[in-house]
Amino acid sequence: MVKVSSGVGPIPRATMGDVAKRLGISKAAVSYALNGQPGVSSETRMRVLALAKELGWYASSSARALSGAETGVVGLVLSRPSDLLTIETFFIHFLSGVEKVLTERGSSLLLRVIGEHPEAEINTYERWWGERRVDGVILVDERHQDLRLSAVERLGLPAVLCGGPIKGSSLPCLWTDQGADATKVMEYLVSLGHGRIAHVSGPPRFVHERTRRRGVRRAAKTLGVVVETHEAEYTGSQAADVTRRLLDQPGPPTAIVYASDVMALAGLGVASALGVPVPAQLSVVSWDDSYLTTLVHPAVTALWRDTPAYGALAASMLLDLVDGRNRGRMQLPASTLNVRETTAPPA
Amino acid sequence: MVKVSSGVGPIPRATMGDVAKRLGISKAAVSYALNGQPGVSSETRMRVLALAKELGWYASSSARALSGAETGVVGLVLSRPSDLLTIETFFIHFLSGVEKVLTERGSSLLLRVIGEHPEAEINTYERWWGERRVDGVILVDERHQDLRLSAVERLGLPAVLCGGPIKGSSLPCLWTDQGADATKVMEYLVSLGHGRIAHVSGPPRFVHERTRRRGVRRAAKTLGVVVETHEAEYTGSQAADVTRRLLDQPGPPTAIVYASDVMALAGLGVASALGVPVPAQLSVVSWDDSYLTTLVHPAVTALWRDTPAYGALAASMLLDLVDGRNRGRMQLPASTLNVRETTAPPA
DNA sequence: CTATTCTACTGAACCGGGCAAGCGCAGGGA
DNA sequence: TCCCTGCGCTTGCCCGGTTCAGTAGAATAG
Repeated sequence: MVKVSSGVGPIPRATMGDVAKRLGISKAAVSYALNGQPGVSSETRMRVLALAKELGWYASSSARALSGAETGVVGLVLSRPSDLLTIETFFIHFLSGVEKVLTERGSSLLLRVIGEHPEAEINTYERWWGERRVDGVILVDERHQDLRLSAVERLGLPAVLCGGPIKGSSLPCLWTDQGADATKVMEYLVSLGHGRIAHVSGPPRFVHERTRRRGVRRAAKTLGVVVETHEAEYTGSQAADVTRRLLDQPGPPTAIVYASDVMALAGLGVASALGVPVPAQLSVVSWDDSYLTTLVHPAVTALWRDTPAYGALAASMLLDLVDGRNRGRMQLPASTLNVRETTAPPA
Repeated sequence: MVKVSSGVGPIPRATMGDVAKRLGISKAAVSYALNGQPGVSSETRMRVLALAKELGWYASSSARALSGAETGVVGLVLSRPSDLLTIETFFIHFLSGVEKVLTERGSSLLLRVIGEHPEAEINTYERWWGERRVDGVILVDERHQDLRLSAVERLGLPAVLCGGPIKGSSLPCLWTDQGADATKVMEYLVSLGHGRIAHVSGPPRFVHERTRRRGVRRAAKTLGVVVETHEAEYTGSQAADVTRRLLDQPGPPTAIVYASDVMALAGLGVASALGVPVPAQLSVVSWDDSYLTTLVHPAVTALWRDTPAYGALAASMLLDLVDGRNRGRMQLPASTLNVRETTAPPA
């Protein structure tokens, strides 16, 4: 045990044995007293609790975990290139929701940020589970043909998938109805009078992007309008490139739906640079909402969902699973369309 | 031990005892072999390593930690209201740097996100240390009269402070030279010809905001110009309010320096809404740089520092401290001023 | 040919809790 | 008086590693 070499000596950390010795009773009695179990008189219990408090005793998490209990730690791997990661306000909102529930229920979060290497992520789960470091994990960013699902099932590692629903698996999962969201956006734009609409989506390796794309196509068909989907990474520069191409072509779209707030902002920047007035000549919608959309002028119309609640639900489903209660598949409430200043009838 | 109730049974996790039994040797021999210690023949070592790999053996972190070793976990508490947290791209950049070093050196990060309650943060450290959950912690956001410093010293909890330098303490710390940065910004603005400059700072409970303010005042005096500092929380709306007040007054400033990128963006939004052209009539500088500053049009002139490197250094200093090497006080390289489109000579 | 050293191992204690089994003693019923 | 029950506590083993103190046998030295 290495100690910080500060002037004041560190407090020696008390053990149950110390408490027992000081009171002249056995370790077991102390254990029963501290855990609220029967087997000790209430007088002894009081004395134990008082002394434990005085000594600043905490149960060693390692010792607890070693004797079969849970670790009280939940793992989360963020597997995106770090420059993309910074772009997503989604995660930090999500994390704050996760944290809230974990804190309430006495757990903590082991976080790992890695580049986008699916094997590295699966390796992390293997290690964490092998080392008994976590009780379970939250899987975010469902991918097309996601290898992580079979990996956690093979390991027997309790996990909750943010995505789905998945067939033929008892893994609990929770998801947003992207199809309903797509319909909501498309109906709104069509009601304004738009007929040439572009959809700048994120990369199709993410399942939710595929689902959105399908939803958009289906809604367009139903509504009798034309929609083109263009794929881009979740970066401002890629979104800007796509936007430039869209606006430079003859017969440009009158409305563009972007997969994220950052992409929408980049699109706005391009429109402004090209002298295309928003919303007079171009309407812009963002599929994700955040403080960014109201920070800029004009403020961006966006689909909003309660991301902290999403994280909170994921965490609570995982803790329940660890406790032996599989809550199965849960669908989140549909998003709300926050209409702001970037949408209007076409010129 | 609760198991996920999936169709396939979970892999039983092998222990050193299993390996020993299967090879007909003692646990101790297995331990020596796996840890690269002398005391076993290379032939036995090979057989142990091969079997361990085959069985998918990992050392139980709890058992390791229990027998005196470190836990391999570093703690970090983010203590800001969650709505402010989302605003700061700083943290996620910082975290990615921290993670990089921790991963390289085989540690992981225990993250806790709490509201701004200093006692809650200190409680967390007490618990973590008492429960032997972490080897050390990284303290971010140095506050005025920071109670956390004495708390970690009292506990003997290894810690690194992002801030300082602090007198009369051997706590390792690392900081940016805010004074030099202030001078850099002010000299640049004055060289453009600005004489009425406003500084919209963050809340003074953060030491770095006080240092910046002092630096700005000092530079202004040296350069013979007038600077007013206005305090605001790190939110877009507060920055917007201050900006409106500044621009509405008679003889408004010709340049505004904002404490963060988000605040600068909010300021830009207000200027745009009020019809004040940037940079023709107002120059804008952000004290923090991020992808946001280049996303908008016009792109924002900003002070840039390598935040991931900051996090990486903090993590490596902490791991060194845990290993018994106190690297003392370290100053980070000065920031670079990225001149973009929001600064020009005053009208 | 013995004395010493070294190699390659084994056995057991230990870390700090959890928990099953056992044990002495008091009180109650027959 | 004896038996039974149950309270309140103790003993002791378990979890899965680490580590120290041996020890048998082979190699080397004198």
